[in-house]
Order: sequence, then structure tokens, then C-alpha cells
Amino acid sequence: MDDWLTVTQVADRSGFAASALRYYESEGLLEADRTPGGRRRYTRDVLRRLAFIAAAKHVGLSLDEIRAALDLLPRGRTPTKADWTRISRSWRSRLDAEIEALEALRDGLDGCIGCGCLSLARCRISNPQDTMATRGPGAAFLPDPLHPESHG
Amino acid sequence: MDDWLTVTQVADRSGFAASALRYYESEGLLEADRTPGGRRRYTRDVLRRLAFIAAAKHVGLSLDEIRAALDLLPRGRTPTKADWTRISRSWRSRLDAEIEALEALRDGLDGCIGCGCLSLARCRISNPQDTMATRGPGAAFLPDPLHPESHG
DNA sequence: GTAGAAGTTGAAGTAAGCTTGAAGTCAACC
DNA sequence: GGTTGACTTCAAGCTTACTTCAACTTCTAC
Repeated sequence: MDDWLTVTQVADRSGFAASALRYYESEGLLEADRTPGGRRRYTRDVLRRLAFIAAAKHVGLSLDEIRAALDLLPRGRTPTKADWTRISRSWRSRLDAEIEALEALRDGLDGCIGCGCLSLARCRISNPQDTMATRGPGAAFLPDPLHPESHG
Repeated sequence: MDDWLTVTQVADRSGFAASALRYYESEGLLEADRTPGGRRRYTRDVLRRLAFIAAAKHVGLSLDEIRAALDLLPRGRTPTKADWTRISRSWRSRLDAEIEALEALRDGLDGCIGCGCLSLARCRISNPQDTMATRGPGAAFLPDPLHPESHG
């Protein structure tokens, strides 16, 4: 049992497709050594990195954001627990915001769509313009946390 | 003040771009009458329909799913509150599942990524294969509600 | 009756996040 | 040393949900 992993082994253990691993590498999210023949040789490190990527995706981060987060890791040494903790701490508030938005939506469903009104003048969930014109231009349907693109 | 709405009026009132309205029509989510000249004339009905679409999108439904839901509405008569309520009731459990999954992820962050382990053998969030091999083939990272495509 | 705004269509473009295919290479085993 | 299977690259394709563009047409106002 060698101390590196092939792309297939990493794929199997991480749950990512090999093509996804190559794609992540091309996008700067992963790195891999090569054999003299040019084949990828991953260190076990990559599994933690992929675990982070998987978790980050679940939190709703884009690959761009994930790469930016990974770029905060130290170059040269293997990241420590503290390193991983630091870069994942911001997820907490993001998740809280997402959960809060979904709960608001659910409660809105109970009290609004649940009642069947679902629109026109008195429903805060579905009625953007008529009741929110005072809030400025453009319709804002719901709490922004549900719109990932609104996160810098 | 006529009893129909132009595409611009609907766009302004609904918050959807006119191009999105046309797209939705091409995808079978909306319908519109036409003037003799071929321009769209929307009944006010469409606003409630769009409110439903907006809400459904926030719940995380794809346009395909939304169209399927809208197809359950009665043809021929204007949908009643009860009609809207019926087709939106399933959102409740979906939202609950999504919220539950996010809360599990958040709690996992606190107790797992938060501690820095983030992987390898003892972390239920980031470690799919090593601890879950007994659950069958293929890695299952996290509760499925976070994977929209897993909903029929 | 004509300018100009608003609307029409169909096709193509965009973005993210990959997957698939073609064509060729590397490596392990008999 | 040859077959087989894992692997390589690069380019193209896919899906969702739209937007943008080009080239017209239709209203509305004056």
C-alpha cells in the first residue's frame, strides 16, 4: 500500500467523479503530483480538501468562492485543523441566514400560501411590487439569503 | 384602465424580466392572449401564477417541477385558493427537509468542521466512504434534501 | 401620416459545473 | 512483448434558466 492515491481511488473515496477531479484541478481547486508517465498521484491530503469542497458546496458556495477560500490556506505546509476551522467559520453565518430565510418562507407558506391567497396586495411572499414599492426600485421577492449570487 | 396587462406591465408588477416571461411561455408555464397584431395580452390571473412560480423557485423547484405542479391546476376555470393550496402543500415537507438538512450541516460544522477535523474516519459530514461503506455502493455525502435532483 | 416607443420572433450567447468522446499513452500481468 | 485496463489531453457537448441580438412589426401620439 503506497502513500499516494490514483485518480480512481480518490474518486471512489471522495465520491467525486474522476472527471470532476480533473475539472477541479483545471480550476485551481486541487493539485496532484505526476508519475514520470504523466499520471496523477494524489497525496491523502486531497481527501480532506475534497471533504472541504463537498461541505462548502453543500453550504451553497460556488467553485469560485471555494477556490478563494482554499487560497487562504497556507502554501507549503499541510493545513492544520486551525487552518480549516478559520476558513470555514464564515459558513456558519451563511448557513444561519439560509436557514432563517427558508424558515421565513415556510412560515409564510403556512400563513399565506397555506391559506390560498398567494398573491395580490396582501401577501408578503408572492407580492413584490404592490406592497413593496416603497422599498425602492426593483422587486425583491424574498430574503436575499436565498439568492446565492447576492453574496459577495 | 383595461382589464389586461402588457408584457411590460406584467414584468414590472411581477418582478420577472419580460424575456423571462417569454421564456416561461415557451416552456409552457404561462399563457397569454394576443392582440390582432400579435402582442401578448395577459389577464390578471398571470400575476398569481407568477407569484406561485416565484415562491416555488424560492422553495427550490426547477421549472420542470413548477410546470408539473401548474399542470395540476384545473383547465378552463380560474384556479381557486383551494387549488393553489393543494399544489403548494407538498412544499411544506420539502422545505422542512431542506431546513433539517441545513441545520444538520450547521450542527456538523459546529461539532466537526468547527473542531478542525473535517475528514478522515470520524467525521460524518465530510467522510463518505470510510464510515459509510456499509450503507451501500456510492458515496453519500449528506442528507439528500440538499440535492434537488434527488427529488422525483 | 409619420416618428418613436414597445413588442414580435428565432437564433445565438452566457454561466456554472461538469460529462463525454476521440485519440493516444502508460503500466501491470501472463 | 502483447493484450488489457487505467489513464492522459483537448475539445466539444450538456443542462438550466435565462439574456441578448438582429431584423422586423405594431401601436400611440402628435
